[in-house]
Amino acid sequence: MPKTPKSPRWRRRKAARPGEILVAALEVFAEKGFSGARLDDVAARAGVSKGALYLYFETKEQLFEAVVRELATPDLAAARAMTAGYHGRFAELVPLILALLARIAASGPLPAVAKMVIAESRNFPDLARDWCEQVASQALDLTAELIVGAQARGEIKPGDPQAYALSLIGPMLAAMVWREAFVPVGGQPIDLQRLAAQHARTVLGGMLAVRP
Amino acid sequence: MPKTPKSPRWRRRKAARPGEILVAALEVFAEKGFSGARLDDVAARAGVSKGALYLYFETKEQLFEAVVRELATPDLAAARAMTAGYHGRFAELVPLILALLARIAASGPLPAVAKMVIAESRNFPDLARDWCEQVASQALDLTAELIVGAQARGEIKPGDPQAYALSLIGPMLAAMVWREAFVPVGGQPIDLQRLAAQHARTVLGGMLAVRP
Amino acid sequence: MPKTPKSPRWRRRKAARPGEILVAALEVFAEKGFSGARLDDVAARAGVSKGALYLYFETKEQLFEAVVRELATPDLAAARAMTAGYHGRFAELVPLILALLARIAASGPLPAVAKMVIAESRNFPDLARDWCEQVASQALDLTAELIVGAQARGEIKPGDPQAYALSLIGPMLAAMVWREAFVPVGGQPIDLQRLAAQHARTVLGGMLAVRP
Amino acid sequence: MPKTPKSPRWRRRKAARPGEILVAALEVFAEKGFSGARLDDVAARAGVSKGALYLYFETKEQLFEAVVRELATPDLAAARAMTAGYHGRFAELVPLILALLARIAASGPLPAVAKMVIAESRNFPDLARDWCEQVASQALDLTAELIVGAQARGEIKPGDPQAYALSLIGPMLAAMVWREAFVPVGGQPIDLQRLAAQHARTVLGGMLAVRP
DNA sequence: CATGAATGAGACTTCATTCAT
DNA sequence: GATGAATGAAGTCTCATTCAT
Repeated sequence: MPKTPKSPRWRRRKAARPGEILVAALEVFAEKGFSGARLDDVAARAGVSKGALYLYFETKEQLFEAVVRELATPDLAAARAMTAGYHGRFAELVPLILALLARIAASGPLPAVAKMVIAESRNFPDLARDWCEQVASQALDLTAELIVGAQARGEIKPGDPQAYALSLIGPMLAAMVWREAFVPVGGQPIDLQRLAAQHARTVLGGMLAVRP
Repeated sequence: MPKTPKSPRWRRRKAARPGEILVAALEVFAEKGFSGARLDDVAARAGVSKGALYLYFETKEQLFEAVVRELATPDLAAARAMTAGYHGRFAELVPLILALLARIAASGPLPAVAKMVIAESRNFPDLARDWCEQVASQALDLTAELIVGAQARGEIKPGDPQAYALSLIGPMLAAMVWREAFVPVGGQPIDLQRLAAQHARTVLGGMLAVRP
Repeated sequence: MPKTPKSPRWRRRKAARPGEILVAALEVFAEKGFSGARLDDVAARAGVSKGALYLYFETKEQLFEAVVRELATPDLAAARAMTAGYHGRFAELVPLILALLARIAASGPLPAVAKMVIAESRNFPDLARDWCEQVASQALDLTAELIVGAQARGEIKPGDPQAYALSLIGPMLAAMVWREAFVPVGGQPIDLQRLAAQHARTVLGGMLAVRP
Repeated sequence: MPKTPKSPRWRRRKAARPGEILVAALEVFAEKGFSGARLDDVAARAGVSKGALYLYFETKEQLFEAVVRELATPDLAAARAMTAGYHGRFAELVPLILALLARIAASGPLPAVAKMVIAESRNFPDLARDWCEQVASQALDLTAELIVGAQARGEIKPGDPQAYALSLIGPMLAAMVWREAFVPVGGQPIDLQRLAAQHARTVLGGMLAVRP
């Protein structure tokens, strides 16, 4: 009896493997933390054998670092793209930014990655530093730059741009954490889009130099 | 078969021990996470033997839960005391609240505990639920109640009190996380008191019904 | 306020302590085996502190040995007393002996001690040897001597006295084990006295030289 | 972090491993008892690493139970086979049965398993119950049934079949225990075949309805 | 004498990593 | 490449033993 040739969908997608492993690893790391995660679980969720993990990643640590480094950057690029080409008024940009943050918080892997980075910042200081510099600080600086520009144009009041930036995005971050940590255990869900809209009005009311 | 004892091995300090162990455990858990923490380290930092931990806590899990449950509540009581007896105007209370948050964020164990609870929320759902209900939700509700009262007195604009509460304290929480996770690895320090002051002005500017 | 003098029943019965400990230890060792027994349990059941055990016994091993050596010998003395002064016919003695065995099996500590000695014979070879020589072999030899005497008087058939002795008491021992190990977990109880009576008839039927 | 491996660490023998482990475990458990046995020893005697035990058995308890459940049943099957197809006279069957018991006692793992079950009956009540029902009670009932049949044919005297069964096999069991526990520490060896032969004569003499 | 908090060696168990197949 | 049986270091937890009180 001749072997039935495998159907096309079974063709080994070698190139796809590392990505599938990363996704599986993100889920497990996000759920259990770095030390609590078992590579058995990662392998099972990725649909590969335990040994196969070592074909793509040298150690558990490197797998963790790869998860963090490769699964969170796209989001930031979107934000940068949005603001880079923007030349309208700050008051009109802010709601867009907060709505984007709300979408990111609600959908992408970034909240889970952020949680992991924060939780393991003492165990992976290099990773935390990189993430801080390449994600967190960039996001903050991006916002601060917008504020500096708006201040230069007289749109918003004087004040520390970094602090303004935190006033802007802090509530969204807090809501993101709430969603990540507490909603799964019964915490009251937060409507991120409504929060984004109201917070945009609130914070703009305090920042704008002139009553609109 | 213990070896030849060389010095007085212990002084009886039964009453003091559990607290010392909890403090040591907080440090280790906050640094390593639950799974990454080694009871050896906890014991060493508490100045007791490994076995002694088990005189006071039945398992590592229970020790972790005790750390969370016993080392974070006092802070909330202070906040409640501040607001309970307050009858002045909302605009004057907000800077006080944010300054209190800044102090809590800078000194007490609460930021570390919060980080742990969030990081382990999937591994300790009961703990996360309790902490959410007894600390996080209470803090949010306390703020929301103040806002409802102020709205009733016409001091601040209509709007969802929960969302207003997040607008108020979200930036402080974000800064708390920043301080906990990123400053130790080289992130730019944030002056919490300055942030509190500026954010109070900013957010009040957007919330108050009448320009002061 | 003067101390109320303790009532007489609280007077320390120093002399009684070791015995109480032995009884408690027998219960715990019989239930859990040597390694499985915890000295905490022994102390609790004896109503003394853990440290007090070490005032009377140097180690767990020695406590175990003391339990075996001190709680099983009296029974044998009774058997010896019964047979030593006996000058009647063997056929009349056998039912008495078996009934005595049945009583011992049903009441005294001997079955529990025997179980322990057998179970730990590899861990306590000296103890097993002593018990074998001073209890088991003596009981067997005592019986064998009676048989030799009876054979000399022509009461019973020729044959190996040791084997006859086992034919006599083996079923009682088996029933003793059954009672000790299986009845507590739902095994069908055995009426030892009935067994003793029937077995006496059976075995005498096969041993007696002349039909009675 | 395993060190530099020096030689082929294993040959794939998945199918054979569990059996080898069970045999090794029987030896160690029989020698030390359940609590006293160290899995290190089991692993060493089986020629595997400690961790490998957990590929086949989840806990020490389950390993112990597997030892008991898998290493003693074959013997009973042999006894049943012998008696099932037998249609001769009871007097001729008894010596065969006792000789079989003697062989089992002298060779197979049953005496060791029995000792373990009895010793740990309080710690493993479920195991003791199962073994009692599936081995001990079956053996006793098997014998009792033969006796009932023989009584129906008038071959042996009236009397409780259970008690007769104990009269038959009790001495062999006692000798089995003796052999297991006391011979290794210097107890006088018992010739099981001689005992079986003489006991067969003795007990038949007391049971048979008619003098042969 | 008596207590019981404390110790620490050692047990069971887990799991990252390796490597014959 | 891919697998998964095997390893063994390391962790949690236990408990016989000690000794300040």
